Amino acid sequence: MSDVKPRTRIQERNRGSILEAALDVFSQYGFRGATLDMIAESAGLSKPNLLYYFTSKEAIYIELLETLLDTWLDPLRELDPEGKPIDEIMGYVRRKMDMSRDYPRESRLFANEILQGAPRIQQDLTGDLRKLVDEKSKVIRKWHEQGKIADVDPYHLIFSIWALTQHYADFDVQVRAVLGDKDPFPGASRHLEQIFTKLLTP
Amino acid sequence: MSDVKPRTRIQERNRGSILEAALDVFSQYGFRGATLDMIAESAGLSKPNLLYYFTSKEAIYIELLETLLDTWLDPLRELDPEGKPIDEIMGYVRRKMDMSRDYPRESRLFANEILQGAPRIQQDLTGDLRKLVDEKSKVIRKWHEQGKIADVDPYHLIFSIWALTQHYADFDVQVRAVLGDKDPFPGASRHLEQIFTKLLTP
DNA sequence: ATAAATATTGACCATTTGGTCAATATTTGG
DNA sequence: CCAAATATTGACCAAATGGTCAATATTTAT
Repeated sequence: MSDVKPRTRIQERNRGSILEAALDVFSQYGFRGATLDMIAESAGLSKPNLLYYFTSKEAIYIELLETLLDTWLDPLRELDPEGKPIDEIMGYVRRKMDMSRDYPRESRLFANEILQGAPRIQQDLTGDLRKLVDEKSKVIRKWHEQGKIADVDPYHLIFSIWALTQHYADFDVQVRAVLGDKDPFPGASRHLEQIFTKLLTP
Repeated sequence: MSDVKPRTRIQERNRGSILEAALDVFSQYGFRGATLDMIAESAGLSKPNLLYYFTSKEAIYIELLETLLDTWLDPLRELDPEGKPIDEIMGYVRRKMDMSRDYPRESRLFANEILQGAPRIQQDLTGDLRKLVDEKSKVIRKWHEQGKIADVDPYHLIFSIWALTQHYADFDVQVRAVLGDKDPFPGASRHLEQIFTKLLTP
């Protein structure tokens, strides 16, 4: 079963630059709009060389998505049923906001895939993602029943955390066009803090 | 100056089907990912015939974007400085939510353009859009100074309205994957009502 | 040092794509 | 009804694109 060949140093490095370059390109143009030439150019490798490390354009994209989806859900996984309810939810908001600030390309890649109808991750959405959200929603509902937080629809609460945090990554150019180029994130964080504190306080 | 040739009935109809088809295709795949063949197929016209009505792929896209941006901002334009502050803002939220429900493709087209760095509408963003947002932000700020609404950053308030409403159009497949196929909009509307009421009430 | 394993590439291919154009068909106004 | 205006299309083109492959270069382990 374990026929996983160990990677050489060169493989490690080159697969790394390819995925890095692919993230740049795919997150901007989506799967169909991206080309192998763009990725090769950005990675500093020849096109045939790309295809020495990955079997196809789609293989690169899939690999990116798979690793992404997992790390993307981590902040929600950390939400601790035993913690203090409002702190836990605010912590989740903060972690998601940090991801938008620090990994905007990943956010955009994901947004692109969803916009296109999620043809390559639909089953992850109805599988892992849904399961996790169901589970955490139960926790949130229980917190409300215990009177620890206000009466909020847990699903839409989670959606609104996604929407508000990812907006600052996905619509970055728009936000900056409006605010003139000063960093939007400090203000954004304060605003989300305010929204969710008011929303959740019973 | 007025060399605008009146359109024949056939032109009216065919330009219409082309723009309709293009909206379908561009909103899903973005500018680069869409092809004239897809649009032609969806419009029920031959490719050369498309190019009889529009000079290029880009011309179709531009025309879509231009008309879109205008109608997209209408709900904000309607925000009346003389109205009752909370009602006015809640009315804006509702109008935006209706647009997400009734015109999801338009929302996705816009999202796609922004994700790609807004190469074709950057100047509209720093121009008309920014001007409008600046103006309405002043109104909102004044409302706060008059003690009519809570202390909220007007810019981030507007961003959060965009983020929360458009999320239900742009991330529709994700929302439905989580909720199982029941209509998300009634719950979403109630949730936004709750969020913004709590946020704005002084 | 050398042979085997790994990495790289130029040249090439079939398909897709945006766009052109001359020829043909259809509609319209008098 | 008929000529002028409008609409439609098949055939075509050059460039872009995803991918292949045999030949060559480089690295690695002994």
